[in-house]
Amino acid sequence: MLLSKSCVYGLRASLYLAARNQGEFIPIRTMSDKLEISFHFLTKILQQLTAEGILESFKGPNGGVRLTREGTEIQLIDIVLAIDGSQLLTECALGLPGCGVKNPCPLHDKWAETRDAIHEMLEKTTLTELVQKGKAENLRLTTDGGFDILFDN
Amino acid sequence: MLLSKSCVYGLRASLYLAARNQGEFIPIRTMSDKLEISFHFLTKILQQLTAEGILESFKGPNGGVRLTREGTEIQLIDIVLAIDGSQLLTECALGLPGCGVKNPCPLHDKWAETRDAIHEMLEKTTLTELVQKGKAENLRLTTDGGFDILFDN
DNA sequence: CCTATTTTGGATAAAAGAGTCTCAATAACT
DNA sequence: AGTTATTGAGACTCTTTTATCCAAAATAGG
Ligand code: SF4
Ligand code: SF4
Repeated sequence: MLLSKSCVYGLRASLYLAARNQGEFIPIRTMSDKLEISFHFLTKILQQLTAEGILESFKGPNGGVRLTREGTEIQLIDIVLAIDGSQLLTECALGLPGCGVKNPCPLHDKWAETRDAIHEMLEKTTLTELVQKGKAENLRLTTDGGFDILFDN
Repeated sequence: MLLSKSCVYGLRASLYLAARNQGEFIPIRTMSDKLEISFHFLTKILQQLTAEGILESFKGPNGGVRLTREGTEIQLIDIVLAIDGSQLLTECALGLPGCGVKNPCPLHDKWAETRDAIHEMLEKTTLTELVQKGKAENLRLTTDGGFDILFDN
C-alpha cells in the first residue's frame, strides 16, 4: 500500500476537520463515529498529528481537536510526512540502503520521475481543495454515505 | 512502502536472471548469495513466480530457475502483479472498500492520475531494458558493488 | 544403487502494523 | 466538591509480513 492505514485515517480525519472548521473543537469520538474508524486507534493517530503541530487539542467537556492552520494552508503531504515519515519520498523501488543519485540502481531514473509525480500531487493538494470538491459533488469519505453525513448532527 | 519486500526481492532476482539469461538454470543459492537476500525467503518468493509462470524451475544438480520468456518480453508489472497482486493499481489513496469511478472519494481524480503514472512506468519497463542500463553504467543491485558482481564467477 | 545437489512445501519464529483496553490528567457544569 | 466529558499515555492483543528451518521429492553423476 502506498500509505499506511494510520495515514489514511489521519487524512480522512483531517478532511473532516477542514470541512467543519470554524475554529471549534471536535471530539474524536464524533469523528470516529462518523468516519467509521476505531475510536482508540484514531485517538492515537490524532495524538501524532497534535504532536506534529498540525492539530491542537483541548481536554474536558466541549473539548476535542481542531486544525492549527486554515485548511487552505495544509497540504496532504504535511499529514503524510507526520504519520508515515519521508520513507515514501526517499526510499524507493528497489529499496537499497543509502540510496540516492550517487549510487543508484537501474530503476532510479524511471522511479524518480514517478516518485516526483506522487510528491507533487501530495504537495499541491490542500485539504480545503478536497473539501470543496467533496461538498460540491457529495463525494464519500466513508464506505457508504456521501459528504453530507459530516453535518447531519 | 510502494512495493512489498517480497516484491522488491522478486524484482532484483528477475533482473539478475535477465542479466545472465542464456537459457541456463541458475541455482537460487547463487542468487541469494550475490543479491544478499535470505536464501529461504528468496526461495519462497521465486516459488510464487514459478507458480505464476514467470519462471520455470529444475530440481537436482545443475538445477535452478530461469525466465520462461525473454527479458524483453517481461515487464516489471508482471512481477509486481504476481507477488503483490493488483492492490496497488486498484485500491488506493483513501482505501475505501468497493472503490471506483462510480462512488469515488474526493481524492479520486488526482490520485487516479498519479496511479496511472505508476502503472504506466511499471508496464512500459522491461527487464532487459534495465539490465542494459545496469550493465552500461555498472549500476548496483545490492548494497555495495555494481552490476559486475553478477558475473564474477 | 548411492550420494550430492537442488527445488518444493509445510511448520515455525520474529518483527512490524493495526487495533483494543485501561487509567490518569484536565476541564466544564452543577 | 463531585460528576461527567474529553484527551494523553502506555500496556496489551491480534494480524500480516518477513524470515528461518526442516524434511521430502527429483535428478545428475559416479
Ligand atoms: S537507486 Fe534510486 S530508485 Fe533505486 S532504490 Fe535507490 S533511490 Fe530508489
Ligand atoms: S475513490 Fe478512487 S482514489 Fe478514493 S479510495 Fe476509491 S479508487 Fe482510491
